[in-house]
Amino acid sequence: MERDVLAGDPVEIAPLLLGKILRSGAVAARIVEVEAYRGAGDDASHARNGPTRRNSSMYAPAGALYVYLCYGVHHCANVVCWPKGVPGAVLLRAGEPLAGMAEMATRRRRVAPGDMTELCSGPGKLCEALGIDLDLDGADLVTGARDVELLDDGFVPGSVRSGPRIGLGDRRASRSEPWRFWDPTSPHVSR
DNA sequence: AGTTTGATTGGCT
DNA sequence: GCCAATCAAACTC
Repeated sequence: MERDVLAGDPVEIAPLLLGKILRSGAVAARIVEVEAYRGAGDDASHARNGPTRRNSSMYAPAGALYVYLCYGVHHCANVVCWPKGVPGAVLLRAGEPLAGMAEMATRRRRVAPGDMTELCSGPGKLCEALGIDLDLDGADLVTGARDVELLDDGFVPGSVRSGPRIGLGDRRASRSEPWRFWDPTSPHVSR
């Protein structure tokens, strides 16, 4: 993917990422569900209070990968947006397995063999299946220099739906903003 | 310095 | 439906 396509408002970029391919090593998935986090003005964003050790890669140029540890247990992957210095990102919530399914199943060892919809149907699952962890935080998805990249094969989802983001605390003022986007025809969307 | 919360998942009641 | 796992940040003394 080209960098300038990603260097804008995460709310506008997020639906454009549906149908794109995230590849890590020999494993790849087509993105079917995302959420936009706008940065400083978004009270649900990790960058709402400025830079911290965890969120520093959100301040990298568009196209960087932002990986963080969620609940101290799972990893979540984001595509950084906006130009360098302006925080904002799109959370990759779910994908359809395209390549390396055997490797995915090995990493997602609790999943029954042949159960394709359990491999990548959630942000933590997607990272586990693709082998994405904190080592890849800050990797450039445009150049793919660290063997993770975003690819565009021209596929466009037949339909896109939007709604409130998932898992936000009750006190977040932005909890009802419709910044989650998904392909309603995909069986790989998170529940 | 100690406590609570959170962009989740899987297992158990 | 409820709960534990487990760590960084934000809160509250």
